[in-house]
Amino acid sequence: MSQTWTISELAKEFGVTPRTIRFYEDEGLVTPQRDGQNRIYDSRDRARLAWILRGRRVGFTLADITEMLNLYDLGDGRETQRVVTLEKCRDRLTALESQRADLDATIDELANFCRLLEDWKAGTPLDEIRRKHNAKLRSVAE
Amino acid sequence: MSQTWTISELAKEFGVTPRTIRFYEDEGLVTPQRDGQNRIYDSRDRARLAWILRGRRVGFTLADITEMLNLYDLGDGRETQRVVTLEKCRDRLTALESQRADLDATIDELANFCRLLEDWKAGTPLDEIRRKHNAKLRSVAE
DNA sequence: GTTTACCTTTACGTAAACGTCAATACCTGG
DNA sequence: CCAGGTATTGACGTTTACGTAAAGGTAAAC
Repeated sequence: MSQTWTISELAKEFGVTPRTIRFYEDEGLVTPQRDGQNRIYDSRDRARLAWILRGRRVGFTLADITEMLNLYDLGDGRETQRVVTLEKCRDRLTALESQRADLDATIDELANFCRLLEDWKAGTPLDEIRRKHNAKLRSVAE
Repeated sequence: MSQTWTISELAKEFGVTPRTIRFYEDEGLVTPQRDGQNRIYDSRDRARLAWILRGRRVGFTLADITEMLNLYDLGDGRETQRVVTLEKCRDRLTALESQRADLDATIDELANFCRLLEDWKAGTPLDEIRRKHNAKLRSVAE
C-alpha cells in the first residue's frame, strides 16, 4: 500500500489550514478518498496540493489554477482537444514568462535600492549617493 | 514644464480604469496635484503607478506594495531608520527570489507538458509518451 | 443653449479566498 | 462511561480590490 495522509497532516506540512484544503475540494481541485467520513489523501492528491499552493504563491487565482490543472487532464484524447490544450498551454507559458520579466525587473530595482542603502553611511549626503545610482529610482521615490 | 497626464490618459496607457487609480490614491499610493478639482499626474506619479501595477502583476497585495514603496521614502535619514529599511528590503528580496524559484518550477513543468503535447500525435499511445517524460507529471495529472 | 464628454465625490455592491463559529460524529485513554 | 482530541458539514463573517451606479461640476462643440 502506498502512503496516505490525513487532512491535518497535509495542512501542517504545507502550512495551510484544513479549511483551505476542504475549500479546494469544494472547488474541485482535489478529490480525496474517504475512510468512512474522513478524508484520505494519496500521493497524487498531495502532488496536486503542492502544485496548487505553488501556483498560489506565484500569484495565480484559483480559477487560473483550476484551468491549468484541467490542462493536465487530456480528456478523451481527440486530436482537436489536444490542439486546444496545447494552445492554452502555450498562452499560459507566455503569461508566465512575462510575469517572470516583471519579477526580474522588480528584483533588480529592489536590489539596486539595497545597494544604495548599503553605500549610504551616516553623513554621506543623499544627493551624492543618488547620483551614484541611475535615475529610475528617483522618479519613483521622493 | 515637464509633462503631465490626466487620470484617463494614465488609465488608458496602463490598461486600468480611473476608478483603480483613484482607489490607489485613497490608499495613499499616489498623490497627484490638482488643477481645480481635477487630478494632474506628473512623471513621478506615473513611475509610481507603473511600479504599483507591476507589483500587482507579480502577485503582491496592495499592502505589500505600500510597504515596498515606503521603503523608498528614506525618512529623516537617521541611521537606525536606514538599518531597519535595509533589513526589510533584504527580506523582501529573499521573498522575491523564492517566488522566482516557484515561478521557474511552474514554467518548467508547463513547458514539459507542452512538449508532451507536441510529441503526442494522434495514434500514439498515451503510455508510451508518458514513459518518455519523467514521472512528476503523472503524479499530478490523472 | 444644450448636448457631449470628460471630470468629481459618495456610497453601496461584489467576487475571491478563505476564517470562524456551531453542531455533530468517531475513536481512544482513564 | 465520559472526557479529549480530531474529524465532519453547514453557514455566516471578513478582507481585498476594485465595480457600479447616482448625482453633480466644467468646458469645448454644435
